[in-house]
Amino acid sequence: MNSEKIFIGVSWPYASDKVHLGHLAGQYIACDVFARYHRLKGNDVLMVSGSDSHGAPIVLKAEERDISPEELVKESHKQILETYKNLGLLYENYTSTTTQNHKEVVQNIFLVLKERGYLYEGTSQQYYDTKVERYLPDRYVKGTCPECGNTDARGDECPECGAYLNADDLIDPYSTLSDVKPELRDTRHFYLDLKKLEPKLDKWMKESSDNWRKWVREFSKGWIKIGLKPREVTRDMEFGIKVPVKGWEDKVIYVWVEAVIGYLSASIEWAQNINKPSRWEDFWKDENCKHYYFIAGGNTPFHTIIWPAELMGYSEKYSDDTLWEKYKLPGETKREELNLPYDVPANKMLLYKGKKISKGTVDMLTADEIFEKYGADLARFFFIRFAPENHDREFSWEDVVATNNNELVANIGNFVNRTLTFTYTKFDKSVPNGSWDSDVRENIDSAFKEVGEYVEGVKLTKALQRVLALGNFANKYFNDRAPWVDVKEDEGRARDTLFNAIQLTNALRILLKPFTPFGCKRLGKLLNIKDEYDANDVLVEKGLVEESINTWVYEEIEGGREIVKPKILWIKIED
RNA sequence: CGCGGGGUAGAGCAGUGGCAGCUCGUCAGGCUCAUAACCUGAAGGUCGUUGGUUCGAAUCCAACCCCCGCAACCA
Repeated sequence: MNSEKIFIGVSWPYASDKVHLGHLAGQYIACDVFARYHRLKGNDVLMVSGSDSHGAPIVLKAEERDISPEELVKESHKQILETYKNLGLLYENYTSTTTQNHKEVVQNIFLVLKERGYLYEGTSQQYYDTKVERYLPDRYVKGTCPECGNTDARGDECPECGAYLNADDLIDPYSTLSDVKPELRDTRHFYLDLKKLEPKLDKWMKESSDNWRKWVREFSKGWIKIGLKPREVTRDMEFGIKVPVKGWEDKVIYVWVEAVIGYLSASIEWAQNINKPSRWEDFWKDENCKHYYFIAGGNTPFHTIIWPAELMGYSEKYSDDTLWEKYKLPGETKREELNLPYDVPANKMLLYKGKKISKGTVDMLTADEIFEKYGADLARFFFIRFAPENHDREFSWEDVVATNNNELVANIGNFVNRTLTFTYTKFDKSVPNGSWDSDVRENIDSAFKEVGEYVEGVKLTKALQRVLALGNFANKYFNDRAPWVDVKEDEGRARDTLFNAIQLTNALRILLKPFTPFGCKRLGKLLNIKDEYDANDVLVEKGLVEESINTWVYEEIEGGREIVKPKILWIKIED
C-alpha cells in the first residue's frame, strides 16, 4: 500500500465573531473535502486548525460586553466547534491559541529566531491613550483625513475617499476608546528581518510555486518584487503570548506571527493527545509529506511569505549544536528541517450584492444560518460548486436554491430515486442480476480517476462538475434504455439496465462522499450497505485513523442484494 | 506609471494558437420509472476596446477602458 502523508493547515478563525459564509466559501469547506478525500484514499492525513484567540479586537469586544477576554474566547470557541460539527467539518485536531503548549512552541520559535539574528529591536511611534492607559492600533484612532477633509477618518484608512493612511497622518486625532487626544509615544518592538530572508524566500518561491494558483503565485512574487520590509512582531498589550525576553514583560507577540505557528503547535498537541509525542515529526520532517494551507485570499502573504520565513529561520536550529540542545520542541527527536508549504490554495472573495462581505452584512450571512435553512450537504455542495477559486464570486440565496433544485436534487437525487424506486417496486426489493454495460463501467472508472486528479490538484469545482457529468450520463442512460418499456416486453434487458443503474447509483454515492457525506450515508443505508470501512467515520468515532485502506475505488453491488424502501435523499426547496 | 486578479450568450462560468463551449434560464418536442423530476433539439455571443505578430488569435505582444481585492496594524 503506497499511502501518502498529507498535512493540511487551515487558517484559524478569529474567536470574536461567528463563522460566516465568506469563511465557508474561502476555506473551511474546501479543506474538509480535500481531507475527506485523502482519508478515503487511505492516505495518512493530519489536518489541524484552531481558534485564534488573541489580539486587540477580542480585548475590546470583551470589554464592551463586560466579560473577560478569556470568557469571550471560550464562548466563541464553543460556538465554532458547534458550527463545524453541524457542517461535518472534521479535523485531526482543532485547538486554540490559548493552550500552554502553543505558548511554549511560540516562545521557542521566537527565541530561536532571535538567536539566529532574525529578530532585532527597534523603536516606533504610536498613539497612546492616557485615559484608558493603552497604546492604540491605527484603526482605533480617528481624525480628519488629510486628503479629503472628512472628519471621521480612521487611522488605517479614510472610508470617505478611500485613502490609505497612517494614524499620524490624521489631523486632530482622537481615540475611539475614550475620545481624548492621544499622545504620540515612542515604543520599542522586535522586528522580523524579512530583508535578510528575502533571497532564500525568493529562491524557494521560484522553485516551488509552479503548482500554486496563478493569482496566489503572482501576488506573492509581487511582494518580493517590491522588496520585503522588516515587520513589527510585538504589540503593546496584555492579552496574548508574552515576549519571552527580560524587560519585555509588558509586550505580547503579534497575533499573526503567533497564529501561524499554531500549525506546528497544534500538530505537536495532536501527537501528545494520541500518546505518540514524536508522531508530528512524520508530517513535519518527512520531505515526502506535502503541506497544504487552506486560507482566505486576504491571508495569503502570511502563508506564502511570513510563515515560510519563520520556518526557514527556525530550521537553522538544526545545524547548530547549542540551539538544537537548548530549544527542543516537545517530542522532538529528529534533527531535520521543517517542511515548507507545498501549496497554498487560497480562494478569492465571496461578494454579496457586489461588495465584500463586511461588518454590516455579515450578521445575515452566517454559517449557522445556511445550515439551519438548508442543511449541511447543500451548504457544502454549493460552496464547492461555486467556490471563488480564481476570482471573486457573487453570492445569492436564489443561487443556493437553484443549485439545490437543479443539480443536487434534479440530477443526482432524482437519478438515485428513480433507480431505487424502480428496483424496489419492479424487481421485488432486490438488485437484479445483470451484466455490466461497458460504457457504464468505463464512465465510472474514468470518473473515479478524474475526480481524484482534480481533488488532488485542489480543483474542487471541476471535481464536482465531473461528478455531475456522471449523474447526467446516468440519467441519459436510464432514459435511453427505457426499462419501463422493457419490463413488460423484455425483462432480461430491463434487469441489465437496472443492474447498471444501481452500479451508477453506488458510484455516485462513493464519489460524493467527500462533498455531501450526510446524504451519502443515507444512501448507503438505502442500498443496505453495512460494515463498510470509512476512515472519516473512524475519525469521528475514535478520533484517530490508524488503518490505511484505499476506499476510493469502485465496489460492485452484487445481484440479489435486498434494498430498503427508498426515501428521498435531498428535498426540493419550494418558493 | 504601487502589487495582483478579472472582463467570453439574459445570469453564473470553462476554455493558453486550430470550426466559440458548459450549467441555469427561455422556446419547441419526446418520455411517464422518478422529487412537475429526466431526455432531445432550437434561439441567443462583433470573446472589454484599438492596434500588432501569425496561414490561423478568446488564447501571444502593445496601448487603453471598466470592475474587484490588496497596499505590510482588518487576525
